[in-house]
Amino acid sequence: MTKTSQPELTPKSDVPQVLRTSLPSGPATIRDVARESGVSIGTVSNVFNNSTDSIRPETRDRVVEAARRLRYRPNGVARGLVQRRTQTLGILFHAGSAMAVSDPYTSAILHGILQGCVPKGYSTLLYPKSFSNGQYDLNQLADGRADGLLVVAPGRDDTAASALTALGVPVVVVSARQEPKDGILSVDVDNERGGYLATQYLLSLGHRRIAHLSGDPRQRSAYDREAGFRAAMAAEGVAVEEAFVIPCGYHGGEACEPTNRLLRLPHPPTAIFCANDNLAIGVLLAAREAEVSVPEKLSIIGFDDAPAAALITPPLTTIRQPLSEIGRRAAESLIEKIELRSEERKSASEADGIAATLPVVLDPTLVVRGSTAAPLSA
Amino acid sequence: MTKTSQPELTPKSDVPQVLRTSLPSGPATIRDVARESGVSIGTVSNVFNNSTDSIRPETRDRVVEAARRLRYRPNGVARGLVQRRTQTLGILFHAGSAMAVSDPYTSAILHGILQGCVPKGYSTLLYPKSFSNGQYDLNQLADGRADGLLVVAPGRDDTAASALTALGVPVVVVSARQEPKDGILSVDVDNERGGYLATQYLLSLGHRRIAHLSGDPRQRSAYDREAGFRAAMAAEGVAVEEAFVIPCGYHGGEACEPTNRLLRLPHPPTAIFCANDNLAIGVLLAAREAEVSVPEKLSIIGFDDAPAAALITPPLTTIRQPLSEIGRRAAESLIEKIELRSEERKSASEADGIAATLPVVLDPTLVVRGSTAAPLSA
DNA sequence: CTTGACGATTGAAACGTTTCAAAGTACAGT
DNA sequence: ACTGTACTTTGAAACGTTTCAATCGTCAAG
Repeated sequence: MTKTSQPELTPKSDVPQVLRTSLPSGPATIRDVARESGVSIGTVSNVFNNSTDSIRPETRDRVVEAARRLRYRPNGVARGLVQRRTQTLGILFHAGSAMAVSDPYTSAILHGILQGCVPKGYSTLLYPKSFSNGQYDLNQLADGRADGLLVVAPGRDDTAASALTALGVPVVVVSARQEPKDGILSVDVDNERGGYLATQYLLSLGHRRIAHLSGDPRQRSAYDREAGFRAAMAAEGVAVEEAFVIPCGYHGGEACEPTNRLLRLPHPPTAIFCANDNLAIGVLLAAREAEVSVPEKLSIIGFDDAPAAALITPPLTTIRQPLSEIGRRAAESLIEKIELRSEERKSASEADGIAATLPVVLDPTLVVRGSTAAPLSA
Repeated sequence: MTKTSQPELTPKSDVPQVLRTSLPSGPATIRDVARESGVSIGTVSNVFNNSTDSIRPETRDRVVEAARRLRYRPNGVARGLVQRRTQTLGILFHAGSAMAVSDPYTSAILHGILQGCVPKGYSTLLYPKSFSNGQYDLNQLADGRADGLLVVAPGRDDTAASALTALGVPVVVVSARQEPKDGILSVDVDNERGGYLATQYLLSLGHRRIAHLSGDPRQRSAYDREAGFRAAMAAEGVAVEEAFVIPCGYHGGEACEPTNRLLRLPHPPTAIFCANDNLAIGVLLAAREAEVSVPEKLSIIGFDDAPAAALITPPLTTIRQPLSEIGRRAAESLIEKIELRSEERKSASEADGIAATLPVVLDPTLVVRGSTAAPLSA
């Protein structure tokens, strides 16, 4: 480090040029652009990001031009490392053989999530629970490649959301209500109200012998929908025939056997409220098979308003969930949470107490189509 | 830089300890684990990755234990930076209002992609083309956060795949055939053969007045399916009535008006081959509206075998595309390409000539259901 | 006692950015 | 000529890993 008193006409030339022999080794880096345009690395960085910093127009042009020549594109990974932010949301979802992204339910939520992410400039990283064993690797989920996680439709015993939260990763649960005390934000439809609406509608048509095929007992939604069913029955003073309440799941195949059983009963139900559209379609198919006409002899109502519901004959009366709104709201909430937290980090406020968090609960709506009618006997 | 000749008994203590005051600032790093377990950073790294390096069992235990205590999880972003690999595939796909991830077509492909990625330990980054303007930002796509890109169903004028390739990013095109000379690998169904199969089947039923609603002219698949249609007609020596070949698109709504037009013709077609199931369903609905019975007075055949095809009444005869296999094969090919390239990098072989690349073309299959029958007149 | 060899560990140099205090520069005001 | 101010630019320190040449012990062989 000897200071030369002579004016440095070629100030760069005494810097050891060994650093980089400009081999075409991989994409150009910010360093290449800096050298090419004769400015410092920091300036190049400012040109690309810091619209607040003032840069001489001529300098800016020179840098931009050099970047263009070198086909420079900023490396997002490096940026992510220094900023400790990747502008990415992780999505943890079921991907077994039955429930996958190709499932209309999951994909509608995903669509909503995307709608929430894209406008805010966030990308989306998919974490399908392993196809084979349904497992996930917490370390991978929380490895810093996503700024936060959306946990889609976790079962009641699924610990992912709380484990992630404990690790300090922002989390929002999508499509499964959390208790306020858990301190985990969730966005879901009001399942109980949905069950209530469906049942109330059947009652209003005059049905009294109403069956319920309930959903996957591992999901809280199944309980809530059943609770809505029971509440509506009770409100109308109609006793629930326990043999009519059959635990199933959310897959269409699970509806067949119970339907046959119900239809063969001496006093079969005149209507069936199914915990989702898959089941309802299963019932429809089974009824068709058994030559029980729908809706004349049997009314069927589903839940979800899946695309197929409108297409099948007769078109299915159902409870619509605003799935893509659920996804969108969840994504927006998570982004808000992430950005709020990174604000907090700059200031030193350390009050991250696990405050009670109210779940966001969206309204379901009744969609009347052709699979429901007044009972014959009425 | 003065050399001390005294033996350094406490070599660590003269290093400025200002570096890190072990504030609980964020997640533990590899450095914390190293300090906690009294080994060097390199050793910790070896414990977690380098199963080939030899580590004393006792040391390993100590490190693992410290990591557990500190809740250490390796930072994937930092790892990605140094390895220049993220084990992630990017997926570029349409996300307009009509074609979205909730579209059964897109989501089936996505499902296949996931099936290809998960077993190889790859994650998946979603790049929906902007909801508003269908645009994408090349710089973002190629910012190093994905090791390669899957371009789903690009239009014929879509330059993303070639632009990305020019940038040195491994690319595989999914569901749109590329010419061998472009040097871009693609995986798609044999659309021409599909069109041929559909038409041949209608011909075999005795139909002669066959219409074709063709797909989105921006997609090559639309041309190929139409070519198959024409080839089958020609093979049977049946002249194509040009008024029966109507350019539409891939959305169901586009089928309604053309169908009505066709049905009002003095000599209407007895069968319609639709470029996809959306159109076929549109035709079905329009025919139902016009009280033209299917399949008695009009046979309809679709393309895709979307989930709704089997559900609608009458169930749709269609050409099945192995969508999830397409996705899976594409993902596997891309991963292979990526890993092959990073092998090459270690050795110095620089022979990355743009060799002609044969597209992978999968077989479609005819699925006969209820929407087709022999024509009445026959 | 010396040498080699081998297994285990270390230390420092990347990886490509952002960030920010500090230094430069130019120019108007005195 | 001197000072203050506003605008630009710089330089170096992170960010949290992996990688790999070099070092350190230890022990068997000579």
